[in-house]
Amino acid sequence: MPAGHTIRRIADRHTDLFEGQALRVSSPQGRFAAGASRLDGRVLQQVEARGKHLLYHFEGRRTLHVHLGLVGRFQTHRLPAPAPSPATRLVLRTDDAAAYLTGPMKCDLIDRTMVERIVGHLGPDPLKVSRRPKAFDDALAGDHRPIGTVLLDQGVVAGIGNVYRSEVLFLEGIDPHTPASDLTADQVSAIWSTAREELRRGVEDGAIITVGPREVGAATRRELPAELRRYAYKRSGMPCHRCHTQIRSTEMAGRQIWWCPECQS
DNA sequence: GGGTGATGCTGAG
DNA sequence: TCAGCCTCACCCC
Repeated sequence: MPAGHTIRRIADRHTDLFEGQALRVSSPQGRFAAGASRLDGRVLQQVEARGKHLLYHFEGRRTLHVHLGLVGRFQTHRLPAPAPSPATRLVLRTDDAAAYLTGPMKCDLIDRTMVERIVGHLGPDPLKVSRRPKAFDDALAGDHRPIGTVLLDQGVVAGIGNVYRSEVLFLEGIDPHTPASDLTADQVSAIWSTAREELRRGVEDGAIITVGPREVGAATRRELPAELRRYAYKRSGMPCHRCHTQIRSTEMAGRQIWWCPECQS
């Protein structure tokens, strides 16, 4: 679920439904009961997506920090909504809408210092910053780790997940084993702009569809069946959409990565 | 219907 | 280093 595009979609939806309103906040599960009672009745001033983090800034300098982790999920409903399950960590509610949060890795009330610490540990977010920051170029130039590892480091670039790292490197024809510091200026620039473009498209589609539809004989991205939506991710042993070489996979940064040894060499 | 791994990451040990 | 979050999609029976 949660690469940067998912987080941005949630932030946009919650901005529409909740921003500027006093919210009823509760925790049916109980694990966020103390935090919920401190937010209950306060006006939500701003919802912010930063990489894979959600920040809900309430009046009184109180911020709710949510990170979905692997299994976390936000369900948002116009009222009437079904009752939240007893496992629901957090409920945000107005007279018109409700959002239910289950299974998050993080759901905490934090202060300004903590907000700055979280944001300070994140690299630039391609969905937030249009021009490629110098910090990104510098980080890659000084990093000898494989680019496949570096792209998952949220301190280098925020919001890219395991699907996007495989797909962006495929689209740019870059072998994931290449040390980041060996990339040319053009390759660094292309990685940023492709990551930004694909993340933006992910926000639009609500799904990660990187394959150009005409390349595989479809008219629109939405028409593509699941197995044709990506070039490399989870396609181990299957033929590359472009050159028919078998897609390979290996572990990198503790997780599987997929690439085409012919197109990315 | 049951088992399992994953679009992540933290914090206990 | 690894359990944990406790959901969902996919596979196998």
